[in-house]
Amino acid sequence: MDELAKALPGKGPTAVEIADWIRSQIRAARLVPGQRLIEVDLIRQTGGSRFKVREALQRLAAEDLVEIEEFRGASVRGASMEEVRQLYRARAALEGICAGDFARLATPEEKQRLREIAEEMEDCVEGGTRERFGALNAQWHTLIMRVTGNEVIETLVKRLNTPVHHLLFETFYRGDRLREAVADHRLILDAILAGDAPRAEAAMRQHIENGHRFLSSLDAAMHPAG
Amino acid sequence: MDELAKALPGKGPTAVEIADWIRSQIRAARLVPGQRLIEVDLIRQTGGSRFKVREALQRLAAEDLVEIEEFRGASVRGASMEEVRQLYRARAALEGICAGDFARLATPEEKQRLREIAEEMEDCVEGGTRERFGALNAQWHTLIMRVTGNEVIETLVKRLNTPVHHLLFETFYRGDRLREAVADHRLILDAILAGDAPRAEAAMRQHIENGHRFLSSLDAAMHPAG
DNA sequence: GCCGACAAGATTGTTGACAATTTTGTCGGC
DNA sequence: GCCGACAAAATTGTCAACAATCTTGTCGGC
Repeated sequence: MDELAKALPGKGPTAVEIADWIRSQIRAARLVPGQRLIEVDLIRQTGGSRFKVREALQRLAAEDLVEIEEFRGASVRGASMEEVRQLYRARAALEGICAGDFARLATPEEKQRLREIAEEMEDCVEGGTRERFGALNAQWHTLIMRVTGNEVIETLVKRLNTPVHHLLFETFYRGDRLREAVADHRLILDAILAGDAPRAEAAMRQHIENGHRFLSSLDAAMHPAG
Repeated sequence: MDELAKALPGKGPTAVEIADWIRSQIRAARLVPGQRLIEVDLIRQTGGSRFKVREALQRLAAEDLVEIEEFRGASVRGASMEEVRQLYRARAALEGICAGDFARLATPEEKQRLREIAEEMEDCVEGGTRERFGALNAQWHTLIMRVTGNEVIETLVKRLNTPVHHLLFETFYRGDRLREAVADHRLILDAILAGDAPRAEAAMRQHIENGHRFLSSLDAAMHPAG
């Protein structure tokens, strides 16, 4: 069904491909924090050899996405709310500086493209699906990071996002939060179109802080006494 | 000599320990970019089994510190000047935000500690060794990142620094650059003591940009024709 | 002397089997 | 019914041997 059925004739999937597959499963919340990753199951699901599966798990452990305990194997590592706070703070710093660079350096065509995506997202608030909104949102943030050609930051942000990605689709993209995000985007876009780098940076940071605050409030609602 | 002679009785070093050892060798420039990491040599030097050595290499590959090619094994990955630029840009964003947080949130005692380290560094410019200066510099930057308890950022910055760490000791901590760094630190400290978060952040970014500029000029001098 | 083909050696990739440990299931005592 | 001890199963850790590939050295032709 959802196996990584590599149609490649002779060879099975490589360790990197297996790691990507596991990562995607985590992002899609088909693997949840705390869940143990049994090697045999992964071998069946991916078609890789045990050796490659173990290599893949080592890579994911280096990313702090899974935890490996002696004789207990790998399990999906969940981020505490404190860690989520730190993740978002780092994202605010990184994406903030990119937003400033974008305002300073982007061509008119790139700015126009950013506006187009933003407008499509606005339409999406009422009529569209959450999946569509999420995809557009990812495009929007990625475009801003790409303009200065900084793949390092892009990679870091993607990695920072992985542990909370499933939360976004489960709880994030709904109701008022969508409208709030769209409003944030408009503020950022205005600053960018005006070529005002500091304001663009501040608005981006605020946007990401808002996202974190929303997530925190949801968590507080779910664990009221704890 | 410099082997990882684990005195632990029965067990050899774990994969994480081997990875740490290799990382330290890279930081100390005993392993240089492009150099191939032969498994047998690593086994001899670390005392680990081949299996664990391979696990360690996978972890380092996940960190983008080494490159693994099919049937050619692992080799130390060197960062291009373009990548170094991106690394420093990311550092500027992350450490900048920490400097601002420090100015806002640090206790008087922590600020005092920061001043003490800065003063010791100033003494070190004339009389001290480069090693001492480097150690103090690391303490100084770490202290600023630690105050908000953001281990995520601290880990990221450390990782970003690894590929250029050896350059610092070979070329960086000498002559005018030391004086320049000390002057930068003073500007940052002044802003922090004044509780001026935006100025502290801007000064920190400038400090890191200066470091990058110096590194670039050295590189340009070494590769004049390009 | 230079160049390509070939062989020998070195190095990495893969597999399977076995050991160590944890987890699960069962049974008897209370 | 609950709890501990014990055994069986499941799972992971480790190792050694072999296969696949790359690298190096050598030889012959020109």
